[in-house]
Amino acid sequence: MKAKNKHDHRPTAASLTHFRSLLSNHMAKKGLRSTDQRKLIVETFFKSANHVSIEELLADVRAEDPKVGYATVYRTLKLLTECGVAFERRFGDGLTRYELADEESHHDHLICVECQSIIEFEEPRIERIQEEVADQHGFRLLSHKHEMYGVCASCQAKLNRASGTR
Amino acid sequence: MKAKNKHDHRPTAASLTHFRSLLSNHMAKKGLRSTDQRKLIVETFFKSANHVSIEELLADVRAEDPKVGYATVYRTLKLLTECGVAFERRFGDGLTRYELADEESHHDHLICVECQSIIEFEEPRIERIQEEVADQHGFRLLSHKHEMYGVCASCQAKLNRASGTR
DNA sequence: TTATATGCAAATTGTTTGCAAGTAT
DNA sequence: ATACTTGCAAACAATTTGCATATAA
Repeated sequence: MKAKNKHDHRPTAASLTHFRSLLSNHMAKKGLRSTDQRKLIVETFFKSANHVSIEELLADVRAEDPKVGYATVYRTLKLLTECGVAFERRFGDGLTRYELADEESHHDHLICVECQSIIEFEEPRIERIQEEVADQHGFRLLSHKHEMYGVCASCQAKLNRASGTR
Repeated sequence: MKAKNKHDHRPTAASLTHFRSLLSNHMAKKGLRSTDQRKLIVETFFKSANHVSIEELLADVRAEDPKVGYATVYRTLKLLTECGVAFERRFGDGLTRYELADEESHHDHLICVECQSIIEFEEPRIERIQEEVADQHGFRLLSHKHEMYGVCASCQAKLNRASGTR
């Protein structure tokens, strides 16, 4: 049986089916059309690593069809965001990154301020407290963003070594 | 006795003293100079509402000295961020906002996606779990950002009313 | 005196938009 | 046929940078 550990981001076939239908629903409702570029961008996004930037995604798309433009990627990602298939994330660098809105894996991020590496974690206890807080304030909670910034183990070691050299 | 409730952001005299010394330390270490503009910008920032944008801050600064330029405000806020006096925050709109790095009030944000209003909350239980998570991954935790997006009570009411009219 | 700071304007970066030509329905 | 889409380039908005001038040390 195929193992799927919690750091594996490849979406299941079932969730892709779900996302595809979310998208085509939304498109039908709005009278939007299914074009080769859109299909290519969406499928490329589904295959992408987590937290793709527009640039990275465009590069992958152009590997398949070199004449796709920036604007189309922006427009398509905005579309995916609107219909709940993708989430926009803005970390420290000035780039917008996108991830699959996989409801199952409500993970959050631990970001190293030295090497910029991103570790994901899940904490059901925090999720529960969040709901509580939202309730207390009368909010209907839609989504959240929880980022912790720090120095990862290997950068701590590196920094210690560097200061020891002095 | 003066009450200071948890939604009052005016910093105490003591914490301002602390921030001023953080800043002058940093400046001494880097050989930076204390100019009228820097002093004015820093003091204006200390008096500002929480989550000021560069624009708002500049407007207040120019009330005092109309010929201060954008670039100086950007440069000074970057300086404050580097020496740990201010935090940069990026919410949904494309603006960077700044807040005093007040360690005591480790508040987080609940943001209404309809009216953009921001409610702050504190949750010691979440803080504790965060430390735990960071430890598990060998991270030395420096700061965090925890934002919850939803619909506030009054916007929910408004939306219900609107859909009732149909 | 001399290295840092300032204000301005120009440059950069990420993202959005207008439009003529192309294409799905 | 008739909208919707695309790619391009131009437009934008936020932020950064280069440079001549001003100023703190």
